[in-house]
Amino acid sequence: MKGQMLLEPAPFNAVNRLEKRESASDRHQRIYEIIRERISLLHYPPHTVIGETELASEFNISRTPIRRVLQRLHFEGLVDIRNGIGTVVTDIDIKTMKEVYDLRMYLTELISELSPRAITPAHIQAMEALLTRTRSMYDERNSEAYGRLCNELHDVLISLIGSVPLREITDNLYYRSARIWITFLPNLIWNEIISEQEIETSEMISAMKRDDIRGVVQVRRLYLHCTLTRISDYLKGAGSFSVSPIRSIQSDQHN
Amino acid sequence: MKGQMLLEPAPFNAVNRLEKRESASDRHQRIYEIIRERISLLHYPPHTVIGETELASEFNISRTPIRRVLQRLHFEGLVDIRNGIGTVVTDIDIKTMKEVYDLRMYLTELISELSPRAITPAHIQAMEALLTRTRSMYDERNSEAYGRLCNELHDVLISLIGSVPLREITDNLYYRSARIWITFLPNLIWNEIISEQEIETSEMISAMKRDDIRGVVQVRRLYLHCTLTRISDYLKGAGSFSVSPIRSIQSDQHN
DNA sequence: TTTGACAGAGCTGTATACAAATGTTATATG
DNA sequence: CATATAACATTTGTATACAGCTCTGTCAAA
Repeated sequence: MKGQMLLEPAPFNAVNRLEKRESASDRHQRIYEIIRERISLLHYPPHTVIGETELASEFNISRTPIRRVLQRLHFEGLVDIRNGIGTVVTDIDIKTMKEVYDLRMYLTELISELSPRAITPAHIQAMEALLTRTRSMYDERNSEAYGRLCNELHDVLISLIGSVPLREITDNLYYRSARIWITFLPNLIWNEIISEQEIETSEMISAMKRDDIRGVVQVRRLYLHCTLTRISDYLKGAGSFSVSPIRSIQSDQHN
Repeated sequence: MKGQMLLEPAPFNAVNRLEKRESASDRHQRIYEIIRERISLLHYPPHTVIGETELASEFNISRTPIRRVLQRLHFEGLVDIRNGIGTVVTDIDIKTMKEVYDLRMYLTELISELSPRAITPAHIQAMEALLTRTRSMYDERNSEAYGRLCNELHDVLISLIGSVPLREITDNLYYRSARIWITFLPNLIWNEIISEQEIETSEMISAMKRDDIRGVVQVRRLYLHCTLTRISDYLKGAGSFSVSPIRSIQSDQHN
């Protein structure tokens, strides 16, 4: 059910005494990925005030290591830290969004030119699992499940990037813009979204099976282009200024 | 209220109260740029242990804001923070260096395609000043002055980049690799370096004067290609594994 | 002489008290 | 009533004491 054969973070319980004590660096990385995922899945939608004390009590640590995580997210453009106010999740203006998408399109093509990694059966297997999950998502709108799907598809793609700096940049730009796409989903037709996702995934699998990484990234580039066009068209039609059309999201906080 | 300005003595102290109090964000940016410049100019060569307490006493602040700066430099790959050891300036292996240079070459070409800024007379003027300084540097080896020259040339170039994320990435990749180039200078012929620098700068000015930003970035790309080739050839000839030959120069110390 | 343990120095990591900044609310005043 | 002002609550920023980690030098034992 899980395609975690490519990654092994195992982020689960905060208090884990079964193994050796978690190093400071590992704990930082774990909490960083947790909060980044919450932002990308709109569990913390734009303009949300996160709050250092709140997170510190949740993870049973002091503010100091939490601040380190939030400052990293700030350097990467995902949150804005304001003295006296709090740490707020950033929104994104239209101009910056287009810049990020244009850049992502060019960098995606670079993947096939800058020492790509070999496509392994594990990659294809992970993609086929994602395809199956995609096909089960018709007719029932579930933005969070779709967001997880996109994140895991992204994980497979960046595992094909051999160049370390290109991989880091691609990862950063993805999380800088991914949540904006999820924000737009309520304004679009659900089955169309899933249909395009299914086509993209299946075409990627076809390219992978003939060991054509250039084809893989071309599919990805086309998908990015369609996404950008879709968002631009909606904004032009609605004449909206803010990029986040939904302000109130059901914040069902479990635990 | 304004009378205090006249009572202030010479600003030899790091704390300067002549204007409004510097905000936390501005001070962070100021110290960040200072330390980044020291790393790029080899004032802190690779493997140098910087030390938080040392910097804290230098800037008359506590370790906390210093740690924020060092962690940012760590996220950007310029230093490595090791518990129990200290904060050490990173070296770079051959593979990563080639990856960074390849990426820089591609991204440089992107500048002319992704909404470049208009070339103004101020740009040309700044470049001509750099050209004059370059011509005055023949026959006298001065790596630090040359490093400053490269940094300021880089400043002019990124000011031509309209896309904000592309500008940030280009800036980061420059500082990730620039100090490595400076490290190699002692092994090369000085006047050849300055000559190439003069040619690059003058050709950029020519392209700027005919408002040809595509020509500007092509010159830059060619320069990067030559630099990478030069470093690769040296490493192949010397058969050296480490990228920092400066260490072996004065390695005849016996303790 | 060699080897192992161990204590010490020095560094970063963490927790915490307090300072500074900001938005809100109550209150005095025209 | 409207408005300016001051007090307050909440948040991030800073300083600092202490804990944990790593290397190194010393000394004793094989």
